[in-house]
Amino acid sequence: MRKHYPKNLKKWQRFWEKEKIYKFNPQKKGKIFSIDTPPPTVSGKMHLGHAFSYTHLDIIARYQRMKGKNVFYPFGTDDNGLPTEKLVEKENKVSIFNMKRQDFVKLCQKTLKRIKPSFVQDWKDIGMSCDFDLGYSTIDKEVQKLSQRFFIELYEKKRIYQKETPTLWCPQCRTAIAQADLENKETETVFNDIIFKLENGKEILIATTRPELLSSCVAIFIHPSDKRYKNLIGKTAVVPIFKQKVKIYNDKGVDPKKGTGVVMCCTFGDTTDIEWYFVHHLPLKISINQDGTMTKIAGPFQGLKIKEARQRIIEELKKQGFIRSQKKIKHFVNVHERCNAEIEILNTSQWFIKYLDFKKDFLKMGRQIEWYPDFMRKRYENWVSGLRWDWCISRQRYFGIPFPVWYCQKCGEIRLARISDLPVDPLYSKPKTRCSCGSNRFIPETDILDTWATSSLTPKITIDLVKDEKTKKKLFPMSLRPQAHDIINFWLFYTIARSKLHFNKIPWKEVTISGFVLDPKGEKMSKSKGNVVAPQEVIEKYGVDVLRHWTAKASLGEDLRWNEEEIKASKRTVIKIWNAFRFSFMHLESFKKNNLIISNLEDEDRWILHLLEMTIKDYKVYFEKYQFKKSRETIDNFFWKNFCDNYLEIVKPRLYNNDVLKESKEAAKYTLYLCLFSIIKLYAPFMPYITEEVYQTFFRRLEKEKSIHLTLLPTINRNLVNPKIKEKFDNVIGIIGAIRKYKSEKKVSIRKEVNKLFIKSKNKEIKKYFNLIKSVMNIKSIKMKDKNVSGYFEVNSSIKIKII
RNA sequence: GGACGGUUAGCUCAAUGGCAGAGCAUCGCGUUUACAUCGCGGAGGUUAUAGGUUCAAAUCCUAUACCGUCCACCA
Repeated sequence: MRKHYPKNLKKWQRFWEKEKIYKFNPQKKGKIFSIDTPPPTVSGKMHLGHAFSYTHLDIIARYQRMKGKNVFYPFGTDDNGLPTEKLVEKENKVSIFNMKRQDFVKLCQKTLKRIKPSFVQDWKDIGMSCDFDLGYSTIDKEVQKLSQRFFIELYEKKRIYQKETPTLWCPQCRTAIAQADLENKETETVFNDIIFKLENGKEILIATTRPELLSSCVAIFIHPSDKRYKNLIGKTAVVPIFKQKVKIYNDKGVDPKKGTGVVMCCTFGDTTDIEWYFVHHLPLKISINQDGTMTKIAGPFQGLKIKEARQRIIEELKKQGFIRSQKKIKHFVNVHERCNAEIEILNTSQWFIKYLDFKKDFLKMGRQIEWYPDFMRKRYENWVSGLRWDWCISRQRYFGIPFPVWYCQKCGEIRLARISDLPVDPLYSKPKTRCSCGSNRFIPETDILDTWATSSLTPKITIDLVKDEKTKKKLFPMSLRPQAHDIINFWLFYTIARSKLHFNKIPWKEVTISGFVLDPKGEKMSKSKGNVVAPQEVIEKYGVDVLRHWTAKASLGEDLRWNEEEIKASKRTVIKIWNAFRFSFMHLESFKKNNLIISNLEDEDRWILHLLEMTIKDYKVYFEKYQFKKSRETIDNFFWKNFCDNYLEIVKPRLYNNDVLKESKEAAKYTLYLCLFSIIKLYAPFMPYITEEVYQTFFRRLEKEKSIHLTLLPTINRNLVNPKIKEKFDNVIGIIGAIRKYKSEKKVSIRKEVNKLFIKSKNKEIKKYFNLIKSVMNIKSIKMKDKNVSGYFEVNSSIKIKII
């Protein structure tokens, strides 16, 4: 038998794939457990955060499978839209703005083809037990078809509209974005007090961080009850440099304490400007282009980038004496989460999904779903309550799912593709019939769909991979949506929103949210900080099972700090498993599985089997609430403390000694087998590789399933639950512990023979275990004592011992 | 400014009103026929602070402080 811990465990991955161990079989009996697996965005490599949250998910999936559920567990990748484009630009060192659309799209496809296989392999390597045959990519033809069909459906339901309106805009990526794509960034900037002159020559001061927007200034606002400026309402002021005349209005939206209490309104600096623009029917003056340069109305500053223009305009203001004072401040600005560029609000024509009127329904649906942990629901509610924009789904980019839309060149009417023609790319195809105006010339829509507009359909995408209609119905709503907390506002919310819009049903019954992996100081891991730990290296150094066992140190919703000492502890557990099984099976070589004869069991067998039953019970109770951290603790504790440290030590004399009755020896072996098989099963969701190795090496000849991962978790055997034995036997464990302590304090070896042991206790039942204690602790004679003798060790309140 | 989570041993975390525990680290001991990647043992606590409820509070209530996350503010 191999002595050393087996190294080549990766072979089991091939075994599972070849034998289709994780294949979803619609015909299989048992309740279906369907999982809306997150499709990772294809990037260079899987990072540790992925390994962490996907392992959590996989632990749950494996538990459900071993409980006998028919697990529907697909695996897809998200590979279109802005994130993919950014990756392709970086990988190939190109810019989308210097390339032809066609060439860029081809490059995207080529790059994906190159990097995707090894990217997906990372997921297989962490032991994901998905049915990889239920695979998809969000750019697949079938998915395009579905996404476009759903677009048309919503359009026909009047849930989609196109509108020219102030839109969140990323000048770096040169596209519209959605509210969810925003992030906050603290930046240092200069607050400028700028002098505006009134027509009567008087001056007012306006504080602004964005003087480059002066040419867009269309009005000035003050608070109606601000006494300082009361007489200014209705007057006209002149904008410095650009000299346009603007009216002074009052509005309660002004905060008199901020800046000078006088605000300029530009189209558009922020969301308040949009509000004022509509409420006060202000003119539109656009000074920023879609590429982040200044427009014609910026006059001499035309063509400059925003920040350059700001600098130059400040200089000019100073020169002309319009700046009273300046101070540096730190404030938060909205940036695009994909590129960190400060966003603008531009008036553009975009496609929107109308859903703000459904806020209450979204909240209601959130309450119909079970959240693990429950408090994550609050984050969702917080986000839904704060929604202010309809969902902008159009992106002015190249690589993604096209809108199935054309416009009539003559009358401008919108023409949608026919469902039967999907998927279409309007750039390369045309409507088959004329427009109602008679024209047959059409202009294609060139925008692409927001990537979330497709990934929010994963429940439908994955269920459609199954062909059998009866099964499909059983799969929806899905059982579980697992994900990390960073995309509650994105993927989770959008999926609920789409489910409301299309099906008016919750998409899943339960949601589990994992946290993040942090560096040892508790900070986020990032390349720029240089504190990134690569999961591939961890796996290389310690093994997958170790990484997986470690990730279960965190509960759902909790962050976990990277700690190599803890990884080493998990490594020890894996090695301990191997050694414990190797040792045990030395004594089980000729073991045959007959019926267990309970009357043959010794008390130590009954004791460990009782503890085993309790372990199985607790393990399952915790898992049912997705508290796999506690399930892990439960099995770890049973395995190390009860089984290895105590039971194996206690049972050794019986296994080695040939004088022992045959029945007793058989009972010991049976107990061993029962414990071992249970232990390996309880560990299997956490450590799929080593448990498979152990199963194939030791159990396969006696068990019928071809993989440990096809076995069922042990069920409670009531005949083995025996609290009375536990009570009695805890005294034995206590006495053994006291003798160990004695030997440790006397600085002698545990094996060293003890001459005499006196036990003082009213409980005479302990006598029954004298022989056991003798053989385990190497003691010559044990006697009960009634008289008080000095120098006793107290084992517990009822037992004292003295060793001579 | 709003919402949420947290603060317990050196570190990471348990303990759902009833004797504050575990793993790691530390220290001491031990060649014990599965495992030195091991075993046994010791030390280590005013449970963030201040009040309150209770026979009893880490746990419930109130307030404060600090840490973290999300959102809002962006003149």
